[in-house]
Amino acid sequence: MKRGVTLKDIARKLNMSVSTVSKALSNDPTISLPTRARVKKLADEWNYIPNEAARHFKLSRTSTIGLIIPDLMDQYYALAINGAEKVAGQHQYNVIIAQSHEDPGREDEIVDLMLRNRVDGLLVAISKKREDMSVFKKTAYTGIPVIFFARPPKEDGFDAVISDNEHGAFKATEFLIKKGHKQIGYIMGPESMSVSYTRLDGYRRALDKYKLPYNGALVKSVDFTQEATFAAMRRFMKMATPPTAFFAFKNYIALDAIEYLKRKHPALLQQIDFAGFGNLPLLQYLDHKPVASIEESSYEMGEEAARLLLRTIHEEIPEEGRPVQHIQISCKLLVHK
Amino acid sequence: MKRGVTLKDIARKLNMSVSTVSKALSNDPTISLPTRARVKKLADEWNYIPNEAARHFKLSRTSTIGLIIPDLMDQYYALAINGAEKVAGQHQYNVIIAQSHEDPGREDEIVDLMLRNRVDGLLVAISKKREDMSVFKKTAYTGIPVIFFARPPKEDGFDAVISDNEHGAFKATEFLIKKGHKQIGYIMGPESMSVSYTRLDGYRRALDKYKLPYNGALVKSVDFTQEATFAAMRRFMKMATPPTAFFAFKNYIALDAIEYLKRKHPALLQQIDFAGFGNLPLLQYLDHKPVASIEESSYEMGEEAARLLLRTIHEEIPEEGRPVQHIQISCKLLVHK
DNA sequence: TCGACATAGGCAATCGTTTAAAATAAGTAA
DNA sequence: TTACTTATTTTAAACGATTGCCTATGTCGA
Repeated sequence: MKRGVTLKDIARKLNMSVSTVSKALSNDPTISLPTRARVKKLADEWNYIPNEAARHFKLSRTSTIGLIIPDLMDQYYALAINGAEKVAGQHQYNVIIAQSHEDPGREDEIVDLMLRNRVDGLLVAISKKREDMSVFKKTAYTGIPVIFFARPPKEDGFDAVISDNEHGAFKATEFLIKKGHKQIGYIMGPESMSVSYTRLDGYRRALDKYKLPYNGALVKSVDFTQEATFAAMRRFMKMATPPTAFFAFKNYIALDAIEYLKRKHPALLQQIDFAGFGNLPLLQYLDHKPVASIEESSYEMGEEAARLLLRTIHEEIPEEGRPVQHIQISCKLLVHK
Repeated sequence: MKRGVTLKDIARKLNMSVSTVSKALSNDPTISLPTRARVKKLADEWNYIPNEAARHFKLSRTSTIGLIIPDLMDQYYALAINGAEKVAGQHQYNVIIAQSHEDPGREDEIVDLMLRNRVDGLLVAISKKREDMSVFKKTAYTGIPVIFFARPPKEDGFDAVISDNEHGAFKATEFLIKKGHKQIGYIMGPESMSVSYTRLDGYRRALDKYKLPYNGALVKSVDFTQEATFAAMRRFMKMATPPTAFFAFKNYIALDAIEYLKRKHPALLQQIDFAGFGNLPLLQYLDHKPVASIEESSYEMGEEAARLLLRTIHEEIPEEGRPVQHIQISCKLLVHK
């Protein structure tokens, strides 16, 4: 492989010093215009490509932020990435992306990799199963700021940008109540995710507000498999007075629940309402779908998270005492069709 | 920000030279075991994080490959990334990802950025509108191998890994023919994409094989907007004998076409068959969908592309004369429900 | 006792770029 | 002519890690 052209090569050819060439290329005003022009011309002809590794090394700054998400296949995160990239780009920062695939071990490795690469900061949507936050504490200790987004850590004391899940759940539940439902089930997410409980709070607050009793039997936690949702629905529908509406932790769960009804109680399909959370691709092509869902603006969340991170990076370090940052992104209720 | 711990810090503390520390950490057998242990212990205690920028610089090798795709929101590419990452990981390579958002200008910038960062190779699904391949020629000239995937460049002479689009289209069309259809429309993709024509070839070959006449009026090109598909369908359905089945360039187009029928010709919905291309999320929740689609294994494509790239990177440069590599990933016909 | 040899570790150059400080050249005013 | 500016360019050190080669010390056999 041919070695690339370096500043030295250009300097030698033009009979000038390396520093002159370096300065000329970065448009340093102390270099005369004709010289700058000569240098740029040759650099162009010779197809000079600056060696970023060398620059990063010398400057001990990479202008790069690391972004860690569970899974790229989830468009929710893909959209958040776009938001973060936009903001980062506006500040001449690059973004490097890695997926944990929900594996905390892999996540640790990624953090390590990113620290070795000297990212200036980290944006993280942590994996579902993470319990031990020590990696991130260590990271913060090294002076690399970390902003969590989408998935807040269970422990607090960390900066985070998340949807206003409580209020979103409130709005979804309220919508169902206003539609006349009195018996509303909550198909809750995994107990290992704190968001499951945050949404439970919103659900309860809505019931409270409209003087409906809270009934623990109307809340069933599922993981994200279809089987789990089917099982939960089976138990729901066996109740003496089954719910007439469901608030689902996310739209995919709502779809599975609807699927269950399609198969087992097709007659009820038209009467039972669902409200879900999150995005729902192909919405317009679905014939049976939740009547409403809570849209999380993940693009905006990505933007906001990147903004907070960049602010933190450039902030004067207040030598401890900087308050923990929490930003909530409000959710929109979207009524379908 | 605290400066990170360096080899020098460790060396000073332990009263040894930097090189000893370096060698100890990389398990060099010329360093005695007790010394290695002492070094590792302190490195661990002090939370030493190697500076990759410095290593890359020194080694003039980054063990990183760049991956450029149009859009992360497209799960087709997200899956290809997973495949590529898997293979790269097996060879201790990292992958950096960037999106062109179908903008050739942005794509140029990304290539430049990646070259500056001295990636060892490039994996590219080029943007729809790219005409000028000079950036990639220049890249190849610098000795950085480029493998195209998913979207082959129109020009040839470039290494590429793509689905066997011709055969996929053949299989889809054949499926419709075997179902008894004699009048089959092809809702073709944008004329700017060479794949549109490759699939046309497969469509024609199937017609030929079953002695059906080819009729240019049964082929209409659309971009990916719903309006375009609606317009095409309108023209199709106005024909004296409209098609009784359609082969769609991709499933999303098929869904739009179905949507058109739902709205304008609901009576025909059951009689007209569709076959599409590519992935189709939420398949099981759709009540009206293509009867069959051609599954492209984008995961496998990502794997294969990464494999070819790594092979090319490590290959002895045969000083011109290396034949252009073309790998086709076969497609599966998937009958729905 | 001496040389040969193995073992463990140190020396020093190097990668490409940036940048503060010094050097040089070219005016300019006294 | 001299000293002082100002404009332009060079010098040289630094960033952190790697690695081929050299050195010091010890061991062993003859």
